[in-house]
Amino acid sequence: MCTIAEVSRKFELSQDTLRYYERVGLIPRVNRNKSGIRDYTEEDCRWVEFIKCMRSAGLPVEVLIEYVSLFQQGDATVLARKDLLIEQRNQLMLRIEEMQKMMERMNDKIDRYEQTILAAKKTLQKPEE
Amino acid sequence: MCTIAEVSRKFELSQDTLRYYERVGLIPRVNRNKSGIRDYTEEDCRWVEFIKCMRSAGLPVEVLIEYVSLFQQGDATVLARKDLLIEQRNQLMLRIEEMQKMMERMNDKIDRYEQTILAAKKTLQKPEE
DNA sequence: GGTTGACTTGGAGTTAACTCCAAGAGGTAC
DNA sequence: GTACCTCTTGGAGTTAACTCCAAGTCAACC
Repeated sequence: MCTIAEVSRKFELSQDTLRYYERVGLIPRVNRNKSGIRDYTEEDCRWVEFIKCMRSAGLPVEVLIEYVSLFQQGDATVLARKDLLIEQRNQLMLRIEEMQKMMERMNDKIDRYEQTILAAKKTLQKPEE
Repeated sequence: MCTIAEVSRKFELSQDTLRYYERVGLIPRVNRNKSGIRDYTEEDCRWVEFIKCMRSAGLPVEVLIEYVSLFQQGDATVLARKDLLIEQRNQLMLRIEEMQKMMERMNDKIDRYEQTILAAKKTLQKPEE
């Protein structure tokens, strides 16, 4: 289907990162052609996309390795996978809430800076006051 | 005002982390008493709280060092500080959006797992079907 | 048939952000 | 006055997550 160079371009992950992900088990092993070169299938690409997304949302590599490993063990692990996702979803939720609080705080600070700057400008315009 | 042990307990940051933050300039230098021991003022504590919050929202240490350094240079840097905050606020916003998308995706996945599990249970209950 | 370029591997190196350690000093408790 | 505890410093070590490197293979073009 496609080479590491193509997958790398498509998902904006370095070839090294892709090889690393495969090495540590973050994505299932990719098949090689007769001369030993990686040949990513559609499914491989879906994994790459999924993992990239999960990683950029901040899920630890270790947890994702666990997820992939469960996945490869088949249907018996459906419950465990669901629980893992729920746990991570909850943590994600907490982090989002924390970040939103921080956003508000930064917005307040920015507003206050804005007013300080405005006040300073006025003083400049009407120095007699 | 208070010792490193107290600040450490209050903000749940290790003493090592507090010393590290001070060492690299993440918080302004804390005064020492006559025997060389850190004596955190109220303002020091506010800095610690602020930095802890910023860090847990994911702002890089490097950026925060820059902010503290600007702060210490006085009023002339108000504009630069505001710009720095705006830039970081925007990045934070992007990260939050990305994480929210990921949350939805995880919720979908969890729902699908739930249905799989439900279906499996039904099959168990009525094996004749 | 030799050179080029993209790929392979295992392993070493890097970066950010802590975290730990050794050696030593000050204050208090017996 | 000595044992103990908490603190100090500078510097080394750790962890996660890549990122880079050297040595080698293979197909393709000239």
